[in-house]
Amino acid sequence: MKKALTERQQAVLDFIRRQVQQKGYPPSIREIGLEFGIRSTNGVRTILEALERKGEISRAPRLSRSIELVKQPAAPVRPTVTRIPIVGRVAAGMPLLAEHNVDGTLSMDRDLVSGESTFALRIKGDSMVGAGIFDGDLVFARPQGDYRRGDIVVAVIGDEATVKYYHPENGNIRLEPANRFFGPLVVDRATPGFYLAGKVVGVFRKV
Amino acid sequence: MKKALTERQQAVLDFIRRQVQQKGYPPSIREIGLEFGIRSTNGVRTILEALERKGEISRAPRLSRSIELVKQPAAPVRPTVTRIPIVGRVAAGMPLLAEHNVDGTLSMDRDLVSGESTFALRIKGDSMVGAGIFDGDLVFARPQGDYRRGDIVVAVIGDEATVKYYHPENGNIRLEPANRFFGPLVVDRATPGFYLAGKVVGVFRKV
DNA sequence: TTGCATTTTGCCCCTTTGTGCAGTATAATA
DNA sequence: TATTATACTGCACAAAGGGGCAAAATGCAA
Repeated sequence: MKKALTERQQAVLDFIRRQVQQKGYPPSIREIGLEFGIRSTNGVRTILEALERKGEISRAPRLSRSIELVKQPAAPVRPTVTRIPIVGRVAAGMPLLAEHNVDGTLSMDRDLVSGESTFALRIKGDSMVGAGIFDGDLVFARPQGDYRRGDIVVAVIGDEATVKYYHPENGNIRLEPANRFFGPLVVDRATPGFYLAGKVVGVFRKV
Repeated sequence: MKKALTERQQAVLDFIRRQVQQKGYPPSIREIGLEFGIRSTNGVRTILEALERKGEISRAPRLSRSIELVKQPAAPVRPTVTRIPIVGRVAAGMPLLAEHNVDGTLSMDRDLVSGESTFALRIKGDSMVGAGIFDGDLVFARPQGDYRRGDIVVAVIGDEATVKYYHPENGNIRLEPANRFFGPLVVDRATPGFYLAGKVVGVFRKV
């Protein structure tokens, strides 16, 4: 599908690109002619028509300077990175990711934390050291449709966010720490102000 | 120096920006008029003159569509991200970061792994679980001038890279695991093919 | 050689577009 | 109150710019 351009056509295309880049608007037919020493507007027009045929540009008839570059020079490579909000405090009753709660954002490689609504949370305390999650670590979590027994989850109770193992048991939820010095926390599923904010999908620690 | 724009001026400026973005060329005076329901070209002209006076645009007299946006809309924010090479295999005798050894790159936020020559390494084995570094984790390490007792380091011995605690002891180096089921590894500093590749500065784990 | 695409000249026409001039209205400011 | 910046209407004009037609030179492939 990609028809080869003649030298002339390529040169003209390059010139148009440069002009758009530099000035912010495309050259007129006569300006192109001037640049290349083409005395007739029709000389330029045949070239532009060829470029249009070959899909390099598109033009609006009778409109001055209406050359559009179809193939952009450097397609801004789609970022391999997502911005992830860091949840700071947790205001009771407000959605976790309300602007009020967000402490900043972080860029993370999509290969490490895939998914859209991932957020980050800084760990306070040692209750999960057994799972390799230490005080001060940054955990990445993502809201889930269903949580499974044994998942490490971010649970919000009032204005407190806590990271624990998830163990549902008839109506209640047991939040189990990974540290034998801590005891489990059992919460009624219907406790006002309680909800599961996400499943932990990653941990980062500065050493 | 930054003169405030009126609502009207701001709207026109936004429209011009949008047009340039979408079509690749600025609108003509009459097109602007059409967009805003201004029947007279002079209505638009006064606005453009104001914008030019306030330094938002610049125009070439008598040239059609010659509006240049002086202040570019979104200065491409300097990236908050570094590319970090992931060291795969370790070829004995070759520099760790030789292309041959590199398995790909990863984008990481500078806030998490500062510094230039940081590299990443995937952990094999459980010898450092006590330090919260598990099999399959990604560790980030940075070459250091001096290593200190107790640092977690990446040591290369021949074609083997290993992550351990660093304990220098009279001429030798003791590489201490963080797992009581493993024993320490004592290496003569001068062993051929042995060197310290870096100090671990971060750990990432997919959960 | 013939045929075809490309590139170019030259001329003319007409639309698009920027500009000039004369005025009106409004709000903010001195 | 007078002044100034802003935001228009309406009209006319000339330059800029796009398009059409006829014709020719060049290079390449069949």
